Amino acid sequence: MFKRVENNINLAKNEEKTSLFWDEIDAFHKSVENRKEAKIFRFYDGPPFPTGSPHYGNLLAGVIKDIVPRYWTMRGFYVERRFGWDVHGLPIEMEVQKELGLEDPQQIDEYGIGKFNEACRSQVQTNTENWERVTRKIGRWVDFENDYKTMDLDFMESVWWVFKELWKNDLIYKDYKVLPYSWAAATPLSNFEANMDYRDVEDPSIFFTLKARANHNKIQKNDEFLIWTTTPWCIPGNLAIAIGNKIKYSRILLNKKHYWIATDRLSELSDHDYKIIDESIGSDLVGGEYVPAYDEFENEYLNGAFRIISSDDTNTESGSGLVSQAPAYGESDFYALKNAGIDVIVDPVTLSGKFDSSVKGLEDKYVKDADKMIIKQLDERQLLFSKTTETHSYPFCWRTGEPLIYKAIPTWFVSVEKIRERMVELNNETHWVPGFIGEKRFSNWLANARDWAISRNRYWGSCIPVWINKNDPDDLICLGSIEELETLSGEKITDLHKHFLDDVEIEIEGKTYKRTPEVLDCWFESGSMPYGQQHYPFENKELFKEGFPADFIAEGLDQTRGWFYTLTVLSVALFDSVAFKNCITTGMILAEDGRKMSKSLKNYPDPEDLLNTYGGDSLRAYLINSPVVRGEPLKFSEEGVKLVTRNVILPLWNSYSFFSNYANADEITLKELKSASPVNERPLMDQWIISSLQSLIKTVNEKMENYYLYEVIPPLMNFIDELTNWYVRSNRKRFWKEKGNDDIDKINAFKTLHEVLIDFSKTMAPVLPFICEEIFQGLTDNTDNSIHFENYPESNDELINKNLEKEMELAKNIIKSVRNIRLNVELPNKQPLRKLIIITKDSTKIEQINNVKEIILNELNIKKLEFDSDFENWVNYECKPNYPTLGPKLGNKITEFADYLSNLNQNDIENLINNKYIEFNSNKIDSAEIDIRLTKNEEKLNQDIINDFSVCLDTELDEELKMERVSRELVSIIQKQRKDMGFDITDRILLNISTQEQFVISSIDKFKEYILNETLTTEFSITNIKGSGKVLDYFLDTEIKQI
RNA sequence: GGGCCUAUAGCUCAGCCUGGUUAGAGCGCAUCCCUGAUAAGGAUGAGGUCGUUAGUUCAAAUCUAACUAGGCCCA
Repeated sequence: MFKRVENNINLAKNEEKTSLFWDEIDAFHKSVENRKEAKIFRFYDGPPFPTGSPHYGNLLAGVIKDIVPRYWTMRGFYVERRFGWDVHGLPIEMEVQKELGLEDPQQIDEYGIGKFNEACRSQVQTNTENWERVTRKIGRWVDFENDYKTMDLDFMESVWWVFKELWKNDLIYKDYKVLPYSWAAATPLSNFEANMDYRDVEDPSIFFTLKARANHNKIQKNDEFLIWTTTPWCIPGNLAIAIGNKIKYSRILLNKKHYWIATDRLSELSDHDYKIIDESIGSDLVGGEYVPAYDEFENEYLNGAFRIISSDDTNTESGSGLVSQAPAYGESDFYALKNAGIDVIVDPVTLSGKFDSSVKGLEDKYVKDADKMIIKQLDERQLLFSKTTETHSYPFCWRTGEPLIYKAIPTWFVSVEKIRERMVELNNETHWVPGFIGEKRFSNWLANARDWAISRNRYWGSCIPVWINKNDPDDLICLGSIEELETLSGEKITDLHKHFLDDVEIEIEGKTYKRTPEVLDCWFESGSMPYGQQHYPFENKELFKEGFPADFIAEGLDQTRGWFYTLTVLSVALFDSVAFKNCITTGMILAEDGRKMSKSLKNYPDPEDLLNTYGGDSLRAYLINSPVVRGEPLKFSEEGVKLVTRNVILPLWNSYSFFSNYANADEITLKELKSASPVNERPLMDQWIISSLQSLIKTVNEKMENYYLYEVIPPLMNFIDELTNWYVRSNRKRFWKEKGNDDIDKINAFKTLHEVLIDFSKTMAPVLPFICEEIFQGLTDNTDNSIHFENYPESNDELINKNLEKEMELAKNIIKSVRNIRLNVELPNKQPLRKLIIITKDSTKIEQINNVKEIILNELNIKKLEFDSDFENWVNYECKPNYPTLGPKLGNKITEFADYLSNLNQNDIENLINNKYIEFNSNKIDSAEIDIRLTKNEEKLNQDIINDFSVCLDTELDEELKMERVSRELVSIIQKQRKDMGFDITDRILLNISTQEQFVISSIDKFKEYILNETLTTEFSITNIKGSGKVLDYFLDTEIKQI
């Protein structure tokens, strides 16, 4: 016996029940372990930061990372799914800082790095709980116990190994990097942080001059270079002047002095009386030498400083076209000097933002306060040309509220530029979905990759495993394992976090080494995850090799510069290999209003609330059917989730509950279903739905194998529509039949629906894991076997009957068209009609239609079907060239030919059809290359054209038809009554009809058996009183009672 | 400033790769039908200068270029 289920379903509650069932039988682990001996399909989980609760973007990634592994598991692969956590880095540190009330690194130092880091560690644990709960609700199967965290000792040791491999390959170096720097917090900030607080401020805006040291091309000794700046405090760090190679410069005479300025910027001098003496292109100025404003670093002249260099960043939109270059305080300055081959940097500013003692008179001054002093000093040295102030937008430290400066910070780099060509090359081996992400976006990103700054001056992270000789900063030792450190330091190492390592010193040959203080960028760890999660190469060497590169990963578009990139850099550098073979990239999920989802705006529904209303399956289906799986943005809409529920989940459920209700009512058993006929002996409808399902399975496998998830839902929806609105609806009577009357037909119907529901559930199980499981459980008699242990269906070509699918399509078209005619002639489907005429000459079509004749007649409530081949009585022809095939052949003659065709008369066309060709400009044109269309030859309401044939409905009514109509109306109202009164579908009833209408009485007399059968009436009577209700134009009442 | 993506019905999107003369679907709206599986289902209708401009072509939503607007990422 089958479990009887309600048609009303509380999706979230049912899903929770299914989850409990999975817990009970340990379904997830078993589904994986069942395939232990099978071939490995390696999936890498991209590690999220466990801050707060997961948002829709995380859920989406989770859904995709569930669907694909479930699919490949069912396809017979061993698919390990370990959850990954990216637990290091700024987000966690910030959360903890906030909680502990620590504002900046100094306060962290005072609080104690050890205590701080331990606080970070426990914060991670708290946050992961939310994730587990929501992950369960979306039905993602992933291993939280055997997870990996980037703070695990094993993981961190592998990170060291990765670092050392790079080191050995000469891909690690140390250099300065100009970063946004908060002197108040004594820490560099990320660009992201620097963007958080821009304010409009008033700063000095000055023009100052630097004197030429010697003649150079058109430059004369003592000429003055006119330079504009809004940050005078950078002038002591000045080491060069940048010009634009292609910019034109003028040498002018003003107040008896000679100045250089960009010709386009002469407008700056409109208040002055000047004369242009000479002109030069920028490139000819390059190499010119000048006397610095401050002589403290004059020695650097010997190292190439105080020259004019060129920079692409120079423009003539403001200033003078000559730009002061202080490499310690500007990123573009830094690179401009590098490109000019000047490897010099001076930085008289301390980490607290004050000048050190190297610049006379500025000692201990905050840089911003020093501005005034510097302007005064320039004036004294006769280098100040003019001064005003200017309001502009300037970044501030979001925590301390003090202005940021840019400052060169010693930083560790990976030489990505050395391997970028190889990365681009290898990237072609990865299959990207959608393709443009990999072929365009990611490929471009790789081609323009810059060396990667991997160190952070922070606390909670993996440590850079480099120890520095206390007496010789160039003497470095890189370690790659705990063992190495233990051997060299003689200490037992149990943890690799900063607070455990900072005091661990190494002594070799009397030299003492101390660790460099920086930690690694947490992105470095994300890219190390293939090795870290396996503790490679310290353990699992074989396991790792079997599963590298990954078969599949999935993340959002933003990871092109994040995880996708870091994985690629490290795998190419270490193994000369891609890190993943298939990658699904998702777009951004926006709020319904098209803006970013924002907690403060509350412009999106809470994910957990939504899951509690519609369930995980609905959300899954909605997400993977959306543009987001094609890498485009999705405007998330709750209404959309509701629609998917309505169009996919509920109809599927209803088909199942239909089966379960009637199977129950009839006490059908699994054993009985075994007595069904072989498929090819079942009714056409059964063969057809099975064929459709097999075709669907074929399509879904193709799409899934290629990771085109977004092409799975549309054919699925189409099938659900065919199943519910076509197969079930038009076969209801077969399920409904009394036992003992054509039992095999009924068993066949049940068997077919049973088979289809099971196979369909298996097909959809990866996408809709909950509802498919429930249906599977309800339809089978096993107790501890999950649908997700099953093998995925593969299409059986023998069951696919394309002809039958075509015939059914034909039937559907005819039915649709005739229903439309009934609407026009106002004869509802309940009114039986004598005949339907099909007008066609095509013998194949006649045969096809004849095959599905019964279906058409039943569905349309028509007694018989006739064919008529006398076209002239019904239709006219119209001809047009078939453009796709004839266009290329006829070229520009096609317009002429179209004219020619439109002027043909009916006889000509008749001949064309019979001859199968036509002459045009001495060309023989095949009739297959001409589109012949039909039109009605007179306007008849009861006729319709369907492509190349026509249908006509006989609308004549006779007494008998009218009586039958009455009987149908009666059945309809009695059924409604049964339902309203809450009778069970199997309840037998007593029926009394009160009426004095003679026509009704005759109708009942004639169709009594039909009426009683349909309504399960076992006792029937007619009472001769006038009814108060009305059916059609007749007064009558029906009264029913349960027996 | 650069790279990539997007622009089609009131709304959400197919179609574009591979050009073909009637541009589709869902929601919403209007009218109607059906209902003993269905928080349903079905039918009909209104609703489009396919972002703009130019080009290629017998033929452009589709290919090319420029532009405009929006998004993501990077400077």
